[in-house]
Amino acid sequence: MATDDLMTRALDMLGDGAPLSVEAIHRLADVADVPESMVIAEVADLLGISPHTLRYYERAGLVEVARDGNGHRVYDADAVRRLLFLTRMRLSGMPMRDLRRYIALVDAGEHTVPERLAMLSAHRDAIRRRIRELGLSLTAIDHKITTYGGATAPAVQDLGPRTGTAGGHEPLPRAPQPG
Amino acid sequence: MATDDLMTRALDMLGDGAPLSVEAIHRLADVADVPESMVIAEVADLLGISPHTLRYYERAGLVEVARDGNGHRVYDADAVRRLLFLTRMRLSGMPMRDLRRYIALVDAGEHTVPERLAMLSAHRDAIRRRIRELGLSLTAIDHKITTYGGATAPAVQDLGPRTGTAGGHEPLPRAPQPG
DNA sequence: CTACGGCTTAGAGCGCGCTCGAACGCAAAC
DNA sequence: GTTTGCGTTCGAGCGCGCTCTAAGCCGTAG
Repeated sequence: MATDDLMTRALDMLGDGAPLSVEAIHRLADVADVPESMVIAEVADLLGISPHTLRYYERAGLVEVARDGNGHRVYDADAVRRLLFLTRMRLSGMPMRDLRRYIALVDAGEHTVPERLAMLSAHRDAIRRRIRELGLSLTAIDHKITTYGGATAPAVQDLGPRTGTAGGHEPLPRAPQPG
Repeated sequence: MATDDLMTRALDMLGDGAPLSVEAIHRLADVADVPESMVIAEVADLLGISPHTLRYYERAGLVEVARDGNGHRVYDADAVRRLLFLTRMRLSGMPMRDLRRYIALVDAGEHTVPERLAMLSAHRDAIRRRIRELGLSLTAIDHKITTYGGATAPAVQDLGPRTGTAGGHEPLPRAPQPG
C-alpha cells in the first residue's frame, strides 16, 4: 500500500542534497499528474493515507466527493488537489479543527482570502519554530551519541563527580537513580 | 507558569541566527544550572511541563523521585537531568513506549549501551526525516502564500482552465468544489 | 451459482499523552 | 481556629486522529 506516495517521492528527491527548486516542489506536490477522476484506492495510494482516512476527511466536511452509479466515490481533479493540500497541512502539523476552519473560509468566498493568508502565515511560523526545535534536539542527540562513545565503547571514561564536560548523558549508566 | 523553560530560552538564543555551538546547547540543556534538589513546581517550571505530567512520568516508570517528611517529591539533580533528557526526547517526537524501553536499558546496566546508542541513532534519523518533511511543507506553503498575492490582493489573476503556473492553491477560491 | 474482493454506511473503539477530579494532609497566614 | 495554598494518591476522563466492525451491495472470476 502506498509504495510511492508523494511525500516519500519528494523526500527521495530531496535526499540528493539539492535544495530542490520551489517550482519543482510545486509541480510535484500541487499540480502533480492528477487524472480527471480517481477512485478511492487510487487517491489513498497517491496521498499515502488509507481509504478509511479519506472517508473520515469527507465526513469531517473537508471535501465533497461525487458518487458513480454504484454509489462509489469519484474524486475529480479539484477534490484530489484539495486533499493534496489538506494532507500536506496535516503532515506538517496543522490540526483538523484549523483545516475545517480554513475550508469553511474557502467555501465562503474570495473575501476570506486575507484570513486564509493569515492562517497560512501562522502555520508557516509554527513550522519554522518546530524545525528550530527539532534542530535543537537533533544537535543535543548528536552530541549525546558522540560523547556516549563512537561505537560500542563503554562510553564513560570519566565517571567522577559529574564534571559535566564530556559525560553529558543524564541517565547515568550506573544506577537507575541515586535516589 | 513556565515563563522561561529551557526550550523557550534555547529557541530565543537560536533566534539570533547563529548556529549556536554544540557546547552551548550542551551546557544549556544538559547540565544547566541544576540545583541539588527541587520541588515539583520548580521542576515543572524549568522543563515547561505541568506537575501533572511530572507525576505521570513517574507513574510511567520513567523516573524515581524521593519524598520528604511530608510525602512531597524531592527531585535531586540526577532526576532533573533525566527528566531534562526525557522531555527533550518527547518534544522531538519519541513515543513514551520507546522512552520506557530506553530507561529500562539504562537501569539494566552498561552492557545495554550499544542498544541505547541504536535507539538514539534511530531517533536521530527520525528527527532528520521529520525536519526534511517540514522543510518541504514549509517551501510549499511559502510558495502558496506568495502566489496567493503578497498581502490582501484577491490573489487570483488567472482563473482560466487551471494553467497551474501561478495559482497553485488547490482549494479554488471560487466554489467549494466543482463536483 | 457461488465466492471473492472492494466498495458503501453508521457508528463504535482505540492508542496516545496527558489532564483532571475527588478526597485528603500539612503548613503558614490571617 | 480557620482559611488558603500547595502538595499527595488513585482513578477516571478527554481530545485528537484515526481505525476498525458489521451489515450489506455490486461486478467479476471460476
